[in-house]
Amino acid sequence: MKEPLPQLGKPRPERADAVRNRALLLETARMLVAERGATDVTMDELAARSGLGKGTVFRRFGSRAGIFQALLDEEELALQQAVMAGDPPLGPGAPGLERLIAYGTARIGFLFDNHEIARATLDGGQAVPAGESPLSRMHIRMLLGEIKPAFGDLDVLAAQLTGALDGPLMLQLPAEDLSSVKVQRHRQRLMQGWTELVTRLCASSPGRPSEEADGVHR
Amino acid sequence: MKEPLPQLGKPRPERADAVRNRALLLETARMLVAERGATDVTMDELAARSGLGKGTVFRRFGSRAGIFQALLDEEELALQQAVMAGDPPLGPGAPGLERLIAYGTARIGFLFDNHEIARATLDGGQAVPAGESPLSRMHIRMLLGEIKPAFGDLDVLAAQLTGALDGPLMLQLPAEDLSSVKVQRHRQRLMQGWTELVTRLCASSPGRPSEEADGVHR
DNA sequence: GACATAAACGGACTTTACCCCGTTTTGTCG
DNA sequence: CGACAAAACGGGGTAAAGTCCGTTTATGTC
Repeated sequence: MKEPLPQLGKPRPERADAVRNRALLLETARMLVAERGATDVTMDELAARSGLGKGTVFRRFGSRAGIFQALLDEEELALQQAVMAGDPPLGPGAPGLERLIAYGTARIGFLFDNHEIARATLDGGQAVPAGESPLSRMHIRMLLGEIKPAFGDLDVLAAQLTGALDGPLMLQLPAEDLSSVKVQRHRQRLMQGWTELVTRLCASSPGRPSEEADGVHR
Repeated sequence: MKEPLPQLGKPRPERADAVRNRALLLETARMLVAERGATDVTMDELAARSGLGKGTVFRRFGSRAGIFQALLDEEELALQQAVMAGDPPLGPGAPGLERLIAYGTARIGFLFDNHEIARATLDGGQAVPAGESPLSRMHIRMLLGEIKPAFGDLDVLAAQLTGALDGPLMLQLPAEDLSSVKVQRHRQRLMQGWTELVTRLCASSPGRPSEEADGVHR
């Protein structure tokens, strides 16, 4: 049997050696990143260390940024699965707002943990910017649809919240030592900020639970 | 007299020819961007068309991305001045929230108008990401300090709002034709979304003005 | 199992960002 | 004005990204 029809979704099943080499390249890339840092990984080196030709590297990933994109996608897989089929509050089952908080927190952690690679996906001359999983925006959009906050344009809100998550990490945080205490505290602050942000946005009624400290003035 | 003290703020006054060449290079760069698009501008070409050496180009701007950064900074100058010394609501004088709305709207417009250049400032191997004027975040931070929304960490909120402004343009919008009707509508939607976003965040009390349309269901 | 075909491979080749350093220009001071 | 130091300049050199095309290999068919 088999289906010899090149369905639109799967133009072709990708050859076995291609699959093997892609995996090999990603593994080698990860090793090189670990030992020299993402910015110092060269394509020649990657090809050589993998025992493959340079042409292969570029056919598989298109560009230098493409490799880091693939690396990041691979890392993101676990998060995606936890979101789609894991336990609440990240996975299905919890109320929308809780899931949104959990997702943002997880995404911030993810971008911190993979900061070097994430930054390396940025490339000025890219049609689709990369470094930006549309998945993130789509998931946020989906949760917003469930939460139904009083907001005119949920697509735009999703885009902006995605930017609120990714911007501080992708555009603002310099590539410094991520293990420093100061930066680790920043991570916590971002997570807390996200929680407050979406909580405030999604509360249909006022109900500010506590914290009435700030003066009435003005 | 004169002050032979190399003050910390102004290490050195930059030589006259350097100033002239910087201006010439930026002018040429703008011309090249206009005629081939930012991604197809090469440094050799820029140097040649300016009648200068390649070394000069790199000493002045440090890197390819640096040129686009400088180009963008130049464009941003007018906006900065309008913010710091122009008429309300963008300039001083209007209430904080109004200024915040005006600033976001202006920033979105700016990033749309200069999308190609802004995108070209992104470079994965940059210590400080560029493409991100700290000015933007600082201004937002300042306005938040004035508005005093009930929020734990205004520095973080400023970072996230900056991301909400820049992310959709810098990370999500593909480099397509910006004159298309669809994209122009997107511009409007982002501006409207920003207005709603910050209004909602900064409203100390609920006061949802209208739009109670959406069903109670869940 | 041999054949046909499309896909994948390799590595030399081309292009381009970026560096280096000997030479030239600018600005200052006597 | 002449000399000196500091900065800027030029353009050939280096290395890394990305392309091309002749060769090899996987896969489905008879």
